[in-house]
Amino acid sequence: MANEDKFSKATPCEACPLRPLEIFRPFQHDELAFVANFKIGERSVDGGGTILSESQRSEHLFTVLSGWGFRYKVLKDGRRQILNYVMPGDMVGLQGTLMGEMQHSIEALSPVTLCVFKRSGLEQLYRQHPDLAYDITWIAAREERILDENLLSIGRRSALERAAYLLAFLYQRAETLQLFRGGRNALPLTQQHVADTLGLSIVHTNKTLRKLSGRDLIRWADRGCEVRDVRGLLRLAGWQGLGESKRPLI
Amino acid sequence: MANEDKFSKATPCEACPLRPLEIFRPFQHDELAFVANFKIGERSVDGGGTILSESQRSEHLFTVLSGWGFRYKVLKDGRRQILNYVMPGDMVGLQGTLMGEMQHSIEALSPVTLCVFKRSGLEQLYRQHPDLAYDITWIAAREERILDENLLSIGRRSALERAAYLLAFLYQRAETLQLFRGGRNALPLTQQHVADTLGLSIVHTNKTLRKLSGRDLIRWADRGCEVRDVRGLLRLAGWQGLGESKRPLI
DNA sequence: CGCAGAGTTGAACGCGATCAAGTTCCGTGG
DNA sequence: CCACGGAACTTGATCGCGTTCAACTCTGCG
Repeated sequence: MANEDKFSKATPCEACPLRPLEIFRPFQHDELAFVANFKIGERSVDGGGTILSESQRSEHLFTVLSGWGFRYKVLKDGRRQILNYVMPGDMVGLQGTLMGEMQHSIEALSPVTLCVFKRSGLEQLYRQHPDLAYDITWIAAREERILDENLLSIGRRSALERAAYLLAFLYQRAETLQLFRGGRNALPLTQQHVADTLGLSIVHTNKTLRKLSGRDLIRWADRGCEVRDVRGLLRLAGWQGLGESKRPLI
Repeated sequence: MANEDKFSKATPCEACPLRPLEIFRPFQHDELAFVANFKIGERSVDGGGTILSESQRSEHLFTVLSGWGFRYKVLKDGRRQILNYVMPGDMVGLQGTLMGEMQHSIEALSPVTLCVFKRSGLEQLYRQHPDLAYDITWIAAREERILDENLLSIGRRSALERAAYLLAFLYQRAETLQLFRGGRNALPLTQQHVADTLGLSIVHTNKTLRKLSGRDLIRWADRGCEVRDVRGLLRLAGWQGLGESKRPLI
C-alpha cells in the first residue's frame, strides 16, 4: 500500500485545527512549543489502509489529525473483533511504544491524516513536562474506561441494546468533535464493522439495524449510519452517555 | 462492612514482599524512598467486601499487597460483567483518581490487603520522578492490553474457548506472582464469577467447565479451580499466553 | 457488460439461555 | 445432637436468540 507521505509537515501545531475545539483543554505556550517540536511530520493513509499492525515494533507514536479508523484483533482462523474506533484527537500506538510490540492492528475507515511523534521524544516529555505526561496517562485511562463499557456491552447486553449503545457512543464522540458540521451526520461504517464490533454475525447485525431503523432511531444510508434519535438509543441501551468534559490533546 | 483497618502501616516498603519477585523491575534507592513516603498506610478488606465502588470519588489510590479481587460493572437491571481480576502488585483506583469518578466497582474475592497512596502525592510523583510516571502509564497500557484480549475473547471465541482462555490467563498471572508456592494451585473463584466474566449464564458455564474437566485440563475443587494443563488450555483457546517480562510495581 | 462489495431477506439449525429440580456442604440455632 | 437454610454446584428438558446457509437486489466501477 503505497499511500504514505511521511514527514511532510503540512499542519503546524500552532495552527492545529483540533485544539480550538471546546472539548480539548487549553495549552500553555511552552507545552505547545514542546509538542510542536515533538511532532516530526505527518502521514496519510487512505481508507481501508493499515495504520499500524499487530506484532509490529513501531518507532513512532501518532495522533489522529483527521479521519476515522478502528483498532482490532483477529484470531488465527480469521474471526475479527473491533476493540474501539479512533477519531481526530486520539493518540494511537502508545501500547506499542511503551511495551515494545503492538498486539492489535489499526485500520483506516476513511482517509486518515496522522501527526507523527518520535518515540524517543516521549522520555523527554516525561522528564520535562510532567503535565503532559499526566495527560498521556489520562488518555490511557480514558481508553480503558471505554473498553470497560464495551466489555459490559458485549458481555451482558442483548443484540439490540448493543447496537444502540455502539451507535450512540460513536455519535456522541463524533458530535463533540464537531464532525457533523456541514456534511450529513453519518458514521462512516459498513454493517460488517458493526458486526465485528458487537460480536455478532453480519446477518443478525443487519436484522438488528433494521429494527433500529423501524423505530426511527437511525437510518442506514449508503455506507454509513445516520443517527436520528440519540436519546432513544441511549434509553434503549440503558446508558447515560459518556459525559466528557475537557480532555487533553497531544 | 466494618472491615477497615486504615492507616496501620504494617509493611514498610523497604521490606515489601512483592518487590523481590522476578517479575518486577528493580527500583533505585530514591524511587523506593519516594514510594515509601507516598504510601500513607494499609487497608484490609475481607473476602466479599467492597474495595471501591462505582460513582465514588476516592481520594486514594491503591496497590494490592495480597489477596484477589475483581473489577466489574453492572447494568441497571442487575446484569453483571466482570472486567478483569486484580492480584498482588496491581494498582487500582487510577481511573477514579485521574478522571474524578469511578465507573466500575472492585470487590475482594479473598481477604485483601492494600497499600494506600495519597492522591495528591501523584502530582508530586509526576513532577519529581518521570520514571515512575512512565511506569504508571505503562501499568495503564498493560490493563488496556488485557482488556483488548478479553474483548476479543467475549466477542469472538466460543464458550469453551473463552473458558479455556480465562483460566489460562488467571493461572499464568498467579504463577508469575508465585501464588501457588505452598498451597494448592487453585484459583479462588466461584462458577458465578466465571460466568460473569465470560458473559455466559451460570448453567452453561457449569456445563462448559465440566467439559474442560472431562478433558483433564482443569479440576473444579471446592470454591476454586485447579489448572492441570495450561498448555492444553492455551492450545484450546488459540492463545499464546501473556508472555510478560519485567514490569513495574508501585 | 460483468463483477465485486454492500445490504437484504427467508429458512433451518444450534449454541447457550431459561426453567426446574436435584445434591452436597457448611454454618447456625434449637 | 439434629433441623434448617443458604450458597455453590449439577443435570435434564425446553426455549429462543443469534448463526449459518442460500439466495437475491442494488450500486459503483473497470
